[in-house]
Amino acid sequence: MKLNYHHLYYFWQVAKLGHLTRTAEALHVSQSSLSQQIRQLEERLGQALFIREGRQLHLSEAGRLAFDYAEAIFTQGEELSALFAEGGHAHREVVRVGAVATLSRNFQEGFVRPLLGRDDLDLILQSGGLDDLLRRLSAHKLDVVLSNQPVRGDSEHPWHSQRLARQSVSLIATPRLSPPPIFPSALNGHAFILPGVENATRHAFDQLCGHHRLTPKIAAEVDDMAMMRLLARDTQHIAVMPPVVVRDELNNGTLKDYGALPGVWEEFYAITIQRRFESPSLKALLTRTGESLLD
Amino acid sequence: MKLNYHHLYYFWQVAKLGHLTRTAEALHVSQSSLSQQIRQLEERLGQALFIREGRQLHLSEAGRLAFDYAEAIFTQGEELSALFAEGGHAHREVVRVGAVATLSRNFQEGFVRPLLGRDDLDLILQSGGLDDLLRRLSAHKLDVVLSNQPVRGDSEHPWHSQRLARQSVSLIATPRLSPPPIFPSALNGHAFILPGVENATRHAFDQLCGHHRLTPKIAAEVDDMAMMRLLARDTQHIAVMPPVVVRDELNNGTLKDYGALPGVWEEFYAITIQRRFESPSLKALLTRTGESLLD
DNA sequence: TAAAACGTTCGCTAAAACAGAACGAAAAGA
DNA sequence: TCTTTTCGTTCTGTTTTAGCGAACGTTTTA
Repeated sequence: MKLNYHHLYYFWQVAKLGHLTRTAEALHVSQSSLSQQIRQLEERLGQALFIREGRQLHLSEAGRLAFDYAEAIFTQGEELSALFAEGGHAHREVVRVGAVATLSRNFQEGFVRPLLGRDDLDLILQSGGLDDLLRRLSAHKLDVVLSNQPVRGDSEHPWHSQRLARQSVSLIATPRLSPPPIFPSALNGHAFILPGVENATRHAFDQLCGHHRLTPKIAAEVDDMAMMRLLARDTQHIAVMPPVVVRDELNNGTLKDYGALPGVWEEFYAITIQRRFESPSLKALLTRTGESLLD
Repeated sequence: MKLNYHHLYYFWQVAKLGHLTRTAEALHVSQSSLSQQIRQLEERLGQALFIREGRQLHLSEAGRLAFDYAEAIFTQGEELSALFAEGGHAHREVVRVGAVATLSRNFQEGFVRPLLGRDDLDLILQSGGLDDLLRRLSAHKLDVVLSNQPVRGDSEHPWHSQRLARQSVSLIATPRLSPPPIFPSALNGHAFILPGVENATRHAFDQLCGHHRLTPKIAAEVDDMAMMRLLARDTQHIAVMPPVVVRDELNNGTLKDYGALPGVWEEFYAITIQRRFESPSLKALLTRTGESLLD
């Protein structure tokens, strides 16, 4: 039982205008042709899409359902047509990267760096929440999503998570702290700036604390790494974060790295949907892993 | 220049499998037919979708673009087919309501109340952020979105906002407060629980304060009305909220209404997209306004 | 009550989708 | 290296589908 998109298109048009005759005029076909093909669609679907009342057409409940789908289907089709119509020119290669908004900017930049110099392709970089980005990935509005946590795919959402890199997470604070906070003793008595509970790094940190029976005071929970950087710089609290984020401050002495936490990592994942024809540029991006992405 | 969805379908299938012959077998058509129709599609679009290298097919950049759209289009088409295939039975009426998560539960319930008793239709009620809900509305996954602020539509997103109701906003706190906080004098010296800055009510409140040159202390900013109710009950601060939210507490004396704020309203909007055939049940919902929605 | 408007049905024609054979080029196998 | 197989393209004739116009039956309008 295959759907006839030609019939569905006519149905859509008639449902939009509400009149068979006017639609026939608009489409430059006879109304008999429209009538017949809509009837064929109804026969194939096994249900009436229109309720005929006298000489007017009303959408049935099934028709309303079909119309919603048709609308979604054909608006996208017209979008596609428009893309090809406007630019008669050849299409440039496009790589569309979604990045979870809280992800390290350094990492994002490191990931797309090989594409920055190239003027034979367009790079689109979008930020957002993970859910939102995954939805766009499924709708083929994105080619890859960068996240700090892996995502389990299923048959309906065939996502594939690949770990690109991971980096240590340190205790970072002003250099004037004395005595210097050394793990694990430092974790009692100081107040900390931590990633939010949603964050996988935070989870690892909490586990570490649990293991050593430590209950650190929490000064702030921050999702955004750029925000955390500012707080680390402008308060006296100890931030738990990857050193890379505050590389500049570490270099110029504004902040000090008091050492990495064992077993706590900030991880970076690329989430894609498997497809037969991958963009060659994207494929090249995904085969790189490790240090080159982080510096 | 109209898109031929039949051709696009064949292209999509071939692009998915990567081989013309195998696709022809799978679809039970000759490969010559496939080949011809894909070529016709390419001619109409004005660009090659496949790059022929020897005897294999690779997607061109334009092909990749077209494939993304085709995937979105035909997965929805198959969804539609499946809906009609599984339930050969007649489709029940469905009303799908999206409500901004922070909206008063009372109002949400008041809105859908006429549908609750009816067993001839299915009611789907989804919560979420406004952006997310609007996206679903545009994709015809929702029939109406309830929001506390209107949305301006444009040609691309033909949203239509209709105000359903509005209610006064009061100062609400524990009854043991003395002296009782009377507007406007009360606004200095007390700490307040306020709606978040995104909220239109908060905006009106801030304007009111600005007009009287008042700068109230803020104890908490809360987006969720249910949350605000809890805070009002469990703290000594004054909450700025519609009395309806805490009706039970007002009745049993746990909280007291210290009077409405002039010109500050909590408003409720229904956002729809204009369509020719509206669900009769939905239409009935939208013609009701005012008090009946709020009690 | 007549006329116009509108959707449906029927028989025919035009256009498309389709199949099969012939062809050529590229892999694969000997 | 020389065959054989595989695979996509092109051409021609056939089948299926879309499309048209006329006749018909309602319903609404005048």
